[in-house]
Amino acid sequence: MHREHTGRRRNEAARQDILDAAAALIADPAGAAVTVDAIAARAGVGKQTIYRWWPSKYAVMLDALLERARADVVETGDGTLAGDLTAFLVSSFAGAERGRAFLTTAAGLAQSEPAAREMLEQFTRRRREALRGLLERHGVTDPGLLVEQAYGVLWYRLMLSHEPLDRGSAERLAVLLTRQAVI
Amino acid sequence: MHREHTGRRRNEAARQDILDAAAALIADPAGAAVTVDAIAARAGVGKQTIYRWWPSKYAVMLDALLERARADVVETGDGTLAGDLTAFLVSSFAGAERGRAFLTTAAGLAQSEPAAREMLEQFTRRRREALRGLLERHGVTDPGLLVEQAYGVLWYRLMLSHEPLDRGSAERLAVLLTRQAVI
Amino acid sequence: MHREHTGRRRNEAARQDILDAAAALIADPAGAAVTVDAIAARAGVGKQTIYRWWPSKYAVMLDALLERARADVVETGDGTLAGDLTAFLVSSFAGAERGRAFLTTAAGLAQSEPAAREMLEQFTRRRREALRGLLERHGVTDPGLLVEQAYGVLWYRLMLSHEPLDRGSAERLAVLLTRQAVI
Amino acid sequence: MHREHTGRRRNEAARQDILDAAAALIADPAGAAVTVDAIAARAGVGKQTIYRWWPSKYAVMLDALLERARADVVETGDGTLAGDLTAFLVSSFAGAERGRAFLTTAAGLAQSEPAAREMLEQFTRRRREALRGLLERHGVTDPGLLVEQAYGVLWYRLMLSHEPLDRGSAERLAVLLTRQAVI
DNA sequence: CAATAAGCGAGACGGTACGTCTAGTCTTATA
DNA sequence: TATAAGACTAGACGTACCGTCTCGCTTATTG
Repeated sequence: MHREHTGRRRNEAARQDILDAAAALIADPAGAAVTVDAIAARAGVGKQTIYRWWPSKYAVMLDALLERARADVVETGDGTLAGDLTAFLVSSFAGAERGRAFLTTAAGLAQSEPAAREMLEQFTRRRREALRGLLERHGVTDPGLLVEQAYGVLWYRLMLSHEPLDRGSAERLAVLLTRQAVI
Repeated sequence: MHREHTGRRRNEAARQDILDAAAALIADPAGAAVTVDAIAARAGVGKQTIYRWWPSKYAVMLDALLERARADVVETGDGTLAGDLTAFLVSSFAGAERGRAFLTTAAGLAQSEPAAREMLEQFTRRRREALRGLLERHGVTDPGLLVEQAYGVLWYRLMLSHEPLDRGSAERLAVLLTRQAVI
Repeated sequence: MHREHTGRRRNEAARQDILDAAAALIADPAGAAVTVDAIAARAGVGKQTIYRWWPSKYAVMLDALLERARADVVETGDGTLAGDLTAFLVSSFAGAERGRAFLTTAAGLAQSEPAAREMLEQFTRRRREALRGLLERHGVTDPGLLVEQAYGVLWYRLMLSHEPLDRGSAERLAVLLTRQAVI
Repeated sequence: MHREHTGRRRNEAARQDILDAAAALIADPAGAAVTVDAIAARAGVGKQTIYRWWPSKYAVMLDALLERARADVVETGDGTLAGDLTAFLVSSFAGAERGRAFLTTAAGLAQSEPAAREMLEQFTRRRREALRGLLERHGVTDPGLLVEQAYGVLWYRLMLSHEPLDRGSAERLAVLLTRQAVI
């Protein structure tokens, strides 16, 4: 690993290396411990460089986490409620499945770290609003609980039952929610 | 603090003291650190007595947590699907709201601690089976996703949106899920 | 391992098993830790049976140690000073070499345990007196330092230089001490 | 207690503070337990700093011990064998008498702790070599057993007979050993 | 012969220390 | 002046061991 020094300006490459290292450790299938020393070593960076720019280990982890989860998943279907909802859920489930390690780690942190909680709340609120917008465009009245049902299943599987977020489940859920919706 | 020795049998009083101490520290408003030494000291117990019966600090915490949440919530309603489901959800929401701090702490732990994960999974599985049993008794076919939606909303509010688990929401959710049900 | 109960009288077989187990652990070439649990397990005895009869682990060890080292080593030679001294030292060296593990353990304990110190002092005093008697029988005047030189070499090799206590050294030492002796 | 940080180089002041703290605890007349936590606390040091540089508690204790006994005792006499040997032994006996508590503690440890044994062996070997050098400079052939007798008497009195290491004994021992010597 | 007394094997317990691990701070030397 | 390196303080973790305690059993002794 080689990286040019940048003298007295913040070294952007080092910042990226740190986030990459943190992300790699979080997603490590062997379950490597996410320690500051490990992040620093993997990034080829001194610990001080981490603490110069982030206030704590959790801040680094969250930063890495959110960077990964930012990819927006909204897809559109055939223009019917059932079709659009199915497309949305299928793509959401697939994205969550891909980012499983990141999302569960972030949500775990958020239960004890106020900073993490706030960032995650903002992240999930944006997602809820996307789904709520979709439902309202189709004329669904009072879509609040419906949104919670959809994301509830998604997160419940991520964090508690650890069941897979497969395409079939997304499609069946879309059917049920469509049946329930009042237009 | 005095406690009778029980010789070569496990000392049930010590077990209870340990769980009480752990719960007290977790719920401590002053934010005392939940350390094994602190639990042992508060329970008047040697550390080894903790590690003899639990594999890690997190196992103790979860055990304490779940004991608090164990108050079983299965209430029955008027014998109709809508009535029984409403009664179940209202009581579940109320219980979860009361044990909010415990449940979120437990679920947070479970995201990083395998031991905690396993115990929580067992806990939630029992709850799911209770609800699934209720639905099956009313002839609902394929109740899996209904169960996940119910608990999904509950945990989503606990951990991510932090909205209250009030009676009104439980009642409205029961109505919606009844509408989804295929008999 | 089976051993008859003896009812309300002390079980002599258990006492012996305990001392044997302690001795075996002390002499273990693999360097097994001499713990009370290990002694009890190896003797097939409850820990309480040990503590009923000895006040501490060190008391047990010392008891086992002294039992082993009691074999008296005084041999006689051809009746000349040189011959008798040689015989005495050769047999002393051989005995110390055989009981090396016991003697060093006992002397190590004695540096910190007053009880061990006292017992060892008594043990070594008897040995010194045996050698002093031999020398006096041969008309050596003022044999005090000579005795210390002989046992000094023996214990120095046991505890500090860890050199072997071989027959050749004993013989050469006897020659030197004879040369030095004033009759 | 204040101590400058030294960045990425070993902090020599911390090393000295640790050895001082260990020595103080060993010599404590109140019989304070020599624990690593106590050493660390008294030295104002984290435990890790101790374990970074010494493999075990006993290594620290021995290091502290030997540092105290390192005052080199080689004195020269009048240039004759008898004179130089007398000077050497008198000064060695006096030093050993002063460091009695340290030396017996160290030797006691060394009987059960391999790390301690190794360091003490190195320490005593250096002493033996000093005396052997002195004897060889005076043309003594095969001085091995003479050296062992000298240090044998010294340690025997320290550890087993607990007799004083007075000047008179040193002088008489020098005479006897001179008488033994073959030139 | 029943009742009692004590020794025994087992093993949980309170306590204390060990040696390891990690977070976050600090200093040096380099670029 | 930012950085890599890595030593440092602080303190929790999980393990090992000591000496105490109780249980349930067995065998002698006593009444």
